[in-house]
Amino acid sequence: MARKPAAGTRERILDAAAHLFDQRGVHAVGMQQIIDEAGCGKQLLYREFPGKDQLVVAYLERSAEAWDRIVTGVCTAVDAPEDRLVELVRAVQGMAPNSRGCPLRNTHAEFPDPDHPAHQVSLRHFRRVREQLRDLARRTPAADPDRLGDRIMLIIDGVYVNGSTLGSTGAAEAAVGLAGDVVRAEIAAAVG
Amino acid sequence: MARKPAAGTRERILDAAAHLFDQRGVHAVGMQQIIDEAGCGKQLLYREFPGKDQLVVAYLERSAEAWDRIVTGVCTAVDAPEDRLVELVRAVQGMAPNSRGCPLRNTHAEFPDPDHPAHQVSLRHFRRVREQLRDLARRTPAADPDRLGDRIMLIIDGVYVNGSTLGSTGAAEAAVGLAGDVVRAEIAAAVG
DNA sequence: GTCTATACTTTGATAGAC
DNA sequence: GTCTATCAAAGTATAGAC
Repeated sequence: MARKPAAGTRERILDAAAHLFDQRGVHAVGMQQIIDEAGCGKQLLYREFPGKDQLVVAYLERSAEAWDRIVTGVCTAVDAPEDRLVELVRAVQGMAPNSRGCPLRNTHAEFPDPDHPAHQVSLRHFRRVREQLRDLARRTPAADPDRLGDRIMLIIDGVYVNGSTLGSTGAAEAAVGLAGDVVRAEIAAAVG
Repeated sequence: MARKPAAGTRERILDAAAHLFDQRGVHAVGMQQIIDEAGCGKQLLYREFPGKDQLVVAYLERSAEAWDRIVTGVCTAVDAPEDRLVELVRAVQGMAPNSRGCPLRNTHAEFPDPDHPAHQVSLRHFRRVREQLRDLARRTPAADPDRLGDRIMLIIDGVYVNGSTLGSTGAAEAAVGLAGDVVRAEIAAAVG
């Protein structure tokens, strides 16, 4: 375990792969293109990643980490749990229009085989996000926190999908308002 | 135009293709598998569909027609425009858990190249659905019908994506309630 | 010795011919 | 309905640069 050929090699390859995957999808990108983009040799790539599957899994895990960074960013910027949920929707609504959609969702659609590692990793991510959002909702005085968390997840998925395909319509902007309405309604249901 | 080898040939091939595409995704299904499933010769398939691209396009158009059938079904079953919107959400929420998600959305994710016909056909469908829902919303006394239509579309996409991956959670069921809340809120905004 | 660049092998899919 | 040409992509091995 003492040998590390070059410190940032793995990250550089992953950068190149992620860029291409985000842009054109996984199936459409060949290993050679990633090698060209990374400016490395074939040997090095296959030393870091035994196969394309492992590379895709690493890409998904990195995308999941990017999501976590958004969550922690929102949580440090905003204190009130009910505001955090709305801000998460706002964050996604801001990125969606210039993206091709959620990397995890897109890759999940590209690998429908339940036995494929990419399918499993993305599915695990979805479950984890659901728990994240439910946890956040539990810190609000909502009548049914789980339902609130799930509704926010539904809105986030809807905004991501819609924004990335239909672009920044007035509709996508209204999603933040929708999330606010949903949060208020759940809290009002607890009080009333 | 006089020769039609067998009346239902095209439909039978399309049935087989749609079944396999829905189940395993487009990329994962080879032409040979479709031929086997349809029980026809290769010649016949390539006479009806010059290539896989055309077959995929036909599959997408048929999926879009299936959506239209759902819309007209709801519209004949329910008269009030505001109820129609909610019932559409309920219809999707009912199909999502046992599906692999929206065929149009999945195929769209499988063909990120904007020049690919499959990409264009699915994108056109999304725009058309947006107009459908806005038209429906315009028949309600909503304050901002376009926004209402777009919000319903957002909920539909969210329910479809969530239900197909996470299964039938209490969350997916709550989507119908969410849609109802959204419709009522928009109408209340017009009155108030 | 470690990395790059290239040639080769194998696999699987489209598409056409018979 | 089988058989074949063609092509693209995943890996593997090998030759060569610093």
